[in-house]
Amino acid sequence: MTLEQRQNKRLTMAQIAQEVGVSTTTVSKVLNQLPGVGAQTRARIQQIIEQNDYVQNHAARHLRKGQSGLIDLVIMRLEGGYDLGIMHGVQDVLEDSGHRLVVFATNEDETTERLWLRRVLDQSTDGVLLLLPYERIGIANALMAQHIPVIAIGDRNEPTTAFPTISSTIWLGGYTATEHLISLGHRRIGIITGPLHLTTSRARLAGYREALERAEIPIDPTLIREGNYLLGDGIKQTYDFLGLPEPPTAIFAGNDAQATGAYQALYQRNIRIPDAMSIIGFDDVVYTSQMSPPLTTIHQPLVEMGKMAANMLLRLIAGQSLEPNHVELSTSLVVRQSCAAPRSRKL
Amino acid sequence: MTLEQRQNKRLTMAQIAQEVGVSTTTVSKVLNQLPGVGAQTRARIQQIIEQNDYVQNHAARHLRKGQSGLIDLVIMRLEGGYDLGIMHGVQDVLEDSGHRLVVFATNEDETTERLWLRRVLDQSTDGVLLLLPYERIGIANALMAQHIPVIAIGDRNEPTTAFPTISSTIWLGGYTATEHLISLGHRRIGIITGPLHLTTSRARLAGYREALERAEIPIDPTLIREGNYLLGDGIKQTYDFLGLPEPPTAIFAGNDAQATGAYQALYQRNIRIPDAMSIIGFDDVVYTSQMSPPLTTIHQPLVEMGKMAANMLLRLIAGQSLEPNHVELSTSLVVRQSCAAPRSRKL
DNA sequence: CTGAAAGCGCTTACAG
DNA sequence: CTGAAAGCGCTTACAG
Repeated sequence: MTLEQRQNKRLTMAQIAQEVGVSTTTVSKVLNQLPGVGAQTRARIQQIIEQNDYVQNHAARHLRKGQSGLIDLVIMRLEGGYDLGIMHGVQDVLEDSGHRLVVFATNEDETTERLWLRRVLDQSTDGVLLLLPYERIGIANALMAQHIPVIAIGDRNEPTTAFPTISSTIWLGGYTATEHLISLGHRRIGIITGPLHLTTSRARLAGYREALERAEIPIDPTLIREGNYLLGDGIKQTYDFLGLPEPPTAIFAGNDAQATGAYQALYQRNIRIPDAMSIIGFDDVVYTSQMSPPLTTIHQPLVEMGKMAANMLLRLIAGQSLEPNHVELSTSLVVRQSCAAPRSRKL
Repeated sequence: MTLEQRQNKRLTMAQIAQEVGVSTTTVSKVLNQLPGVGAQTRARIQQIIEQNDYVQNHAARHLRKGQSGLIDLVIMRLEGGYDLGIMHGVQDVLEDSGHRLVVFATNEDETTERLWLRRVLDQSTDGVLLLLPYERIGIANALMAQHIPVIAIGDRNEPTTAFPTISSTIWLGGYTATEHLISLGHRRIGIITGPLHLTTSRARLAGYREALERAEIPIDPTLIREGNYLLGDGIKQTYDFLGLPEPPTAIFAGNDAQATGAYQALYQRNIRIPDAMSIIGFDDVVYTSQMSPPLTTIHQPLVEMGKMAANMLLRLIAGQSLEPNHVELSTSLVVRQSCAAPRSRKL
């Protein structure tokens, strides 16, 4: 029976070895580009391998080597904004490292989350990237108890957390956004926050408050509204602002999705941006530069954060030490065309 | 040395067995809920397992069983529209089946694609879902040559293709969209197609043509523009339409991202939707109902497609036969508020 | 330069 | 009900 006749099964290294007339040791060396094989032998083996489309068995290889070649990314929900930027960064470095990326969305369901946890513990991963709000990050402990390398992305944790984190200067971003509007002459600035049980939302709000206080602008609670970081709440809260006796002249939208919602509400009411209303976003998601008008926003280095997180994880996996353990990348203001001086101030 | 002292390493089944004083056979039976273990023994083993947070070694288990527990999803580019709907569907069924989802984006780079192919062949997957345009689907053959189950999503292939496909009635969707605009009284209807080297783009265009022909409306080549399915081209081509001596009164945007672009261009020019211009999209991506005005579009059952694809793949993996091999789900018109009769027609 | 052999951590007939 | 043993397909000291 020739090899061709067994096409219904994947070949094993032993079969290749037999076909060539060498040992599996030698075949293995060729496969792994190890020295210690004669040029002729190597060539012959290589030829047979290609002829038969032989590929190694991953499970066996990794049983021996004790790694899976897999990195898990856990995320709340795939949305196509913030998350996508991070994922692109991660994919980028994993492409080189040879790891494959397993993606799992918890959908904010704790049962699903526990299910995943069991599966990962039991199916083994080389390491995991946690793209979860600080509040859900307890699973990091479960992971660490099993000695699985883990890195959290997004939230700044207390310096005492045992696992490394990647975050960006959210508070400063909130401050800068608000400060920018103030510098344009706005005094009534609305903010649509994210869910206030998230520290990242509260950080933005705190930055907003600080900027107003420094400018000695009194804080008006009616100008502070909570959103869910989705487009729909951007629309809704903007309508609410417009219904106020004295509406704001500018809105800090909390994130870009909510800014997009604000755009749509204003469009519906025929209120021009930035002439009649200034809008500033947060995140600097891919499409912001293509909005019309292009959105002024706070840039979070999402791709960089993804890359850095992946690189740190890889280092952890390789058994190298990490320092510093908590990295915070900087946010920055990207001025485009959605903010201007308030109308009353214009000459 | 107690088990606790070895915390730096993951426990093996043998260690558990020794601790309890039974054989690994018995431990394995307990772990896999197999019969043939006394209630007391079972309880004792269970207890020790939990006490030590023991988890099985995935690689070893799957080396024995010959499966990886992994499903690969290959995609051109993570964008957050079409792709996300499919992924949600896939995730949904994999959650139950116990498989994990590996995501890989080729980024339209053939080198990257080949790299992935090598990696998958060599790292083994239980099956792969191809979310690629028909043109790139050649890798399905490479996969099948290695007896890896594969399902293609999106494009309808020739009935002769050896691998199963899931698609939706694109042509009909294009026809329906155009027909809807015609029925509202439009005669100058612009279309922004996707890249015309993709069969799915051409199918929409063909549907568009057919609808016009049936209505005996001459086809004006200046009203047919090629886009790249991204927001930016929606903006650009809409501007081009507006620059025409006789602009269209309605635009079939090819997909929802391009429709969003059209919205933005029209906003910039202060042209109201649907009063001064009707827009119809394609896909019915999550956010379309929240656009303002809510977008009339052609619904593709993305989540369903993802679910069905995953289910078919699972059946293939289980060695069951599949019939029919080519499934085509239906698209449908979702009327919202972005289309109206053309102005000149209004009373 | 080459190979025999042990072993990674499981599962599964098979025997008792 | 319980266990000894073979074997999944690799890699890696070690010996020749």
